Amino acid sequence: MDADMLAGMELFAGLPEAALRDVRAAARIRRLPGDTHIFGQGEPAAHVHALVEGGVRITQSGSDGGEAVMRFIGPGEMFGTVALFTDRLYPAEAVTLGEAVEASWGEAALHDLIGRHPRIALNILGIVGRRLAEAQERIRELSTQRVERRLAHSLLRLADQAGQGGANGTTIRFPLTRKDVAAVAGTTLHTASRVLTAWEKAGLILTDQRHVTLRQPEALRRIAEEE
Amino acid sequence: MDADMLAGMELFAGLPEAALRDVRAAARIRRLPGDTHIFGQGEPAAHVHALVEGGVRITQSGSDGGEAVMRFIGPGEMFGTVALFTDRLYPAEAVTLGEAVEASWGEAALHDLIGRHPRIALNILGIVGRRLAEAQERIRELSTQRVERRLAHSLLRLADQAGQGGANGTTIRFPLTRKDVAAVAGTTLHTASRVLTAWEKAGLILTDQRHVTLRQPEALRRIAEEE
DNA sequence: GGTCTGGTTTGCGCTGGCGCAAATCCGTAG
DNA sequence: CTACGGATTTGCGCCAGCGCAAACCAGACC
Repeated sequence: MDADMLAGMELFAGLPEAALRDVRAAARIRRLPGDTHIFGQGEPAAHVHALVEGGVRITQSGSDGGEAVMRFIGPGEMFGTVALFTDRLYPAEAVTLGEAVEASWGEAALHDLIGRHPRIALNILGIVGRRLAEAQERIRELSTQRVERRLAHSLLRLADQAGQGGANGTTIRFPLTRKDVAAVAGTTLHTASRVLTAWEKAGLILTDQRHVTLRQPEALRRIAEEE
Repeated sequence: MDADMLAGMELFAGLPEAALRDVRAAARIRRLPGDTHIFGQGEPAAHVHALVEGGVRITQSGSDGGEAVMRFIGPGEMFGTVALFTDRLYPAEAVTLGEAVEASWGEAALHDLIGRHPRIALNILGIVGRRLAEAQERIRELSTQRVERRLAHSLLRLADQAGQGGANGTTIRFPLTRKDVAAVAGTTLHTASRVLTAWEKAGLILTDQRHVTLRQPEALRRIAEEE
């Protein structure tokens, strides 16, 4: 099962079977309870991580209290990788949302793997590039759009990234508090709560035990795109 | 002169002399007048670019009118690179600020170079990683800080990136309109104008022919950091 | 059952900064 | 010199959404 998982990850896409054996051999797999602190902002980076199951929240906080969610990691995604190629300090904090299964590789092992399979470096470059593009899109949204649109966009992005199709719509696969949603859309807990509750009453979404389901994605898309 | 320049760029850092010869041989160097459109958002990416002299503004615009400046490129920096490793479409638009000298490499040439000198891929990864970290910092700022602080931060970042030390302080090496400053700090032309004018009257900064000089960086830093 | 903790909802007042509009300044072209 | 266009400054009114505060709800623990 992890065997398939690893082979399916973008990080190791296009590698021959022999290489995947190397990868599997070097991996450490761990099952983590909810709210586990995987690494903290500013700590020296010694591993690269990938998520097999569950969800992880990546948060950055400033010297003042300000916190923002940089990203939620879903199954199959890597995280904590960039640090190994820059100043070797994690730029943000990673915490599990609910129970999760994580794979990780030591720095030496990773560089060894890259040395033998340069394709991995290109894969990472593709992933990081896409995340940069996404970050820039968020910057534009934060600069020019108002809260409702940003919230709608955030939900759609999450559904797109970690959505589980179901009878009543798409459910986001990991639990999210209102605070989480607020921090990813760049607003306050209170405003996020107001808007989401309104949407819930209107039947656009549904939240059950921290789990958000988009019942009318088209309506949300309309809000997100609307002039 | 370009010879030294290329060797000094982070993109080609750590390469042996022989490799630099390859790089130089494959480069196309162009002198561009001000306001030249180098590439547009959504266009297929065929080259990777680096700036030898002058400044370039990278702007992203949404389907609505919203525009935000993603970055200013100073001498020695590369740009338009990420596209070649993701969907092969430029995610933003690049325009020269004032006259500039640009070097570029075709896609085939770049991949060829990387094949022969894998170190280049790692260099790119470092650069892109750092930009991602910077983008995330901006996201946090936009989410949690108010306009004054963001403006101060933006100026400091620019000075840090493309500052020219002088008698009266640090001057940013390329011309910036109020609109540019507004778009990089995520506010409107009007608000940016008000704040900058106030700072100018207070002697914190000085603008002459679109060129901004920080006369009291410490004061700005205090504004940027202040509780 | 009672209590405690963490999340959520909701009301209310205040304000940062946006939007509109007008005036001004400056560089360039005629 | 004059006219014109782009950039900048500035005044004014308004409102989205933040901040504070209080109430509410649900699950966990005793």
